[in-house]
Amino acid sequence: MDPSIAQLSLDHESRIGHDDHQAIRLWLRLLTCTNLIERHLRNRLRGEFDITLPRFDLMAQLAREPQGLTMGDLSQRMMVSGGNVSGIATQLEKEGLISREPVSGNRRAFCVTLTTAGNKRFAEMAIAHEGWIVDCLGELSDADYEHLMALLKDIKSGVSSIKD
Amino acid sequence: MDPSIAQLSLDHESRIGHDDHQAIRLWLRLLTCTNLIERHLRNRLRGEFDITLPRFDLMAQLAREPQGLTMGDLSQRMMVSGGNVSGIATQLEKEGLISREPVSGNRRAFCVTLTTAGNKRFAEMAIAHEGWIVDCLGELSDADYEHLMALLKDIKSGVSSIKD
DNA sequence: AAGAAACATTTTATGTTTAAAATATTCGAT
DNA sequence: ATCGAATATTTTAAACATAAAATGTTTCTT
Repeated sequence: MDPSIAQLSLDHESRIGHDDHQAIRLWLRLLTCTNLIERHLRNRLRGEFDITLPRFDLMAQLAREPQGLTMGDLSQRMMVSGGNVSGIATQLEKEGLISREPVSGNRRAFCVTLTTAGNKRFAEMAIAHEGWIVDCLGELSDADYEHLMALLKDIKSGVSSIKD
Repeated sequence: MDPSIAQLSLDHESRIGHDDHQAIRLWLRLLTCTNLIERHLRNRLRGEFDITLPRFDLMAQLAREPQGLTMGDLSQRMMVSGGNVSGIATQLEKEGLISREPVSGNRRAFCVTLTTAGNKRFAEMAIAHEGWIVDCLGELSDADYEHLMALLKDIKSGVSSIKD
C-alpha cells in the first residue's frame, strides 16, 4: 500500500527488531478505532441532544453515584485534571443539570449531584448512547468480545505499571 | 456485586454497572487503554523533546512523505479539521521545523515539508517514540498481536460503514 | 496552640479541537 | 467569456484540556 512505511522500519531495524514495528501498527490501529467511535458518539450527542461528550461523561459518573461525588472524585474517575472538571461542572450547573452543594464537616469539598432535570435528561441520553455503542461494537461474537476484553485488560495493567 | 469490578482502579470504567451492555464495557475499556497510552506518549514527548503530540503527529506524516503534503492531505490523514492543521502548522513553521511553499499550478494549495532541521529533529524523536510504544504494548505475544489487530480491523471497518 | 504539610478547588495561561464564516482560487457548464 | 459551484486554506468563536499558581481548609507535628 504505502512503500515508504516499509522503508522507515528498515532504518530502525538495528536498534529495535522486527516485533516493534508491529507495536506501532497496533497502537495506530487502536488509536484509529477509538477516535472513530469517539467522534461518532460526539456527533450524535451534539446532533440529537445538543450536549458535548465531556458533559455527558460527567453526568454519567453522577448517574452511577446518586449520593454524589466531589470534584476530586470526578477528576479521578474521568481521568482529567481538576481544572477541567471545574469548567465542565460550571457549564452543567449553568444549564441546571447538576448542583454543587457544600459538604458538612469539610468546607473544602463540594458534593456534586444530578438535579431532577439532570436525571431525567441523562436517562433519555443513556438509552440512545447505549444503542450507538452497540451499533459500533455489537457485531462481535461473544468469544471475540471475551478475548478482546482480556487483551485490553492486559494492556491496561501493563501501561498502568509504567512509571512516568 | 461483582468483585472484579470493585477491584478496578478509578477510571472511565468506573461508569460501568452490572446491568450495562457488554458493548459499553468494551467501549469503556478500549477508551481507557487508548487514553492511558496517549497520555504516556504526550508526557514523554513534552518532557524529553518539549513538543506536543499533535505537532509530532504532523511531523510523522511529513516524514513518511518526503515530497510533501498539502494542508488538506494532512487534515485527512491526521483525521482532524483543516482549521486544526492550520494552527499546528503555524506553530511548527515558527519553530523552523516545517516549511509551507506554494504549489505551481494551484495557488490555493501549499506544499508542506519537513525542513532539514525538522528531519533531524524528527529522526531523534521517532526512535524514542517507538520505544515508548513497545514499553506499552510489547508484552503481548505474537499470537495476541495478530488477534488484536484482526479484531480491531473488524471494529474499524464496522464503524466506518456507519453513516452519520 | 502554632506552624507546616496536605488537601480540594478555582483561576490563569497556553494549547488543542471543532464548526462555521471568510477569503481566495480553480473548474465547469453554459 | 462568464457565472456559479467546488476547492483549499485561514480566521473566528466556543469548548475542552493541561500544568501551575493561587486560595482557602483541614490535619499533623511538635
